[in-house]
Amino acid sequence: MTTDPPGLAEETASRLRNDIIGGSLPPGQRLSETRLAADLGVSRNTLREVFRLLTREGLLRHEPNRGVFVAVPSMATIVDIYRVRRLIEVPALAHAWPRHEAVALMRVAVEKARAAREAQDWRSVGSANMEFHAAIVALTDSARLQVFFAQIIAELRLAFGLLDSPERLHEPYIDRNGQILDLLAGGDQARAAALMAGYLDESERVVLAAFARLG
Amino acid sequence: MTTDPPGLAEETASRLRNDIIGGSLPPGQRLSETRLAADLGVSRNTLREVFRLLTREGLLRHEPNRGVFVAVPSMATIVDIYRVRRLIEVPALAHAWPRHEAVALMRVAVEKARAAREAQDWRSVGSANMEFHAAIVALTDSARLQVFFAQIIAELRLAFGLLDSPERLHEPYIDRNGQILDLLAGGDQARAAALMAGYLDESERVVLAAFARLG
DNA sequence: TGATTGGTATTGTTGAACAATGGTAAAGTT
DNA sequence: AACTTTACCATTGTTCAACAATACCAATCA
Repeated sequence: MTTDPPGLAEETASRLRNDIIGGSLPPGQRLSETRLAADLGVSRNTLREVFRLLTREGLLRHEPNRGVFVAVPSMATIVDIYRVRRLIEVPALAHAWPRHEAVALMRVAVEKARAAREAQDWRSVGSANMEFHAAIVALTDSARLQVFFAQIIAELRLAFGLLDSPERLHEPYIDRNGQILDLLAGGDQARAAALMAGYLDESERVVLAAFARLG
Repeated sequence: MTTDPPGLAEETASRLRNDIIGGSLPPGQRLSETRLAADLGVSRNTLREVFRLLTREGLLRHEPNRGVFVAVPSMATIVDIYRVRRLIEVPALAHAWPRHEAVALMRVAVEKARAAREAQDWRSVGSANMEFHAAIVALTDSARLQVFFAQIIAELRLAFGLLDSPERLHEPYIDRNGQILDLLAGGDQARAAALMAGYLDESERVVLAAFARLG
């Protein structure tokens, strides 16, 4: 089962997604169909298909007859995202099988994050942290949940892009991820889940505070 | 916050979605771009945007260079869907505020289901039951979760379309929905959640058994 | 100053075109 | 007869050009 040929639309969507999450296209930015199509080297029709994709993922906002804009996360967005994360991630850990193959993915993510910390590469630390949480959702063995969660993660990273001081945002959680991993691998799912719940509460507080400081 | 003018693509997507869920387009059916575009009275380009929409929702399957087909639910699909439902609906009830406005929606859904039972209209009973579960998810106050769950529901209804004997599929749950509603409204979230968990387990068993009988 | 009007750029949608791909049936081969 | 090859044909993937409808903006007028 080799991966299908991506198709120009999907490929372009990936490219644009990275531009958005990477911050090269700031939230609120208007995306002109003709100009962006030219820049990306695709036709307007194809770009419109891409727009539908990313709009549904929550990365773009579409205003009829006015155009598409890079979504601007609000505090309501943050609150909603963390609500979803709590609802999904905590039970995922609580009911996890400690020898599930996704545990290996969690371990890889933790190690990536620690290596990136050595290099003071906070953006990569953020990526690795997100990978860790995606691995937690993989514990559920639900394809649909994993796809949904990937979207949530993309939206959250978009929000993080608005904030500065990425160190304060990511560094404190690297070792906590390690603790959660150790607890789960050791068979103590309950405590792993509890730790995650506290983790999410604190992270939400920090992010909301940073948002409030932006006005 | 009034609803945006739907746009031809969204409108067409709705129409096609109903055709799929309503069974007029059977699972596995191939959808020719040119012919369907003519039937629906839209251009091929617009129809392709619709296809992207519904593919992402899980109602269509896209095979590169071969076309799009109405998705054929498998037992794996059913298992995954019920996994998601358990993970979302049970905690939604467990943590619900008994005077949440969505409780009224739950009540409306139960009454609709009972009225449809009077009329022996089992398709409508199914719709009302799904409305009930959507209302439960609304208890979470999470916009993202509600959108996600709507997709899950659509996929499940597609699967139900494959099965006959809609009475056995829906009738037993009408009054249980009523009990869950009463428990929640009475402030006993824990027992409401427990009842829902059993409900989902049994429903999954019934659906899987019906599927197995199809081969 | 504030409202009206008109021009202009952009989106929404269509239709046509062509290359690339996949399926099919006819032709040829063993 | 059964199998492979080939040639054809319908369909998808993608682009381009066109036009109506809409929204933005600036100039005009009360």
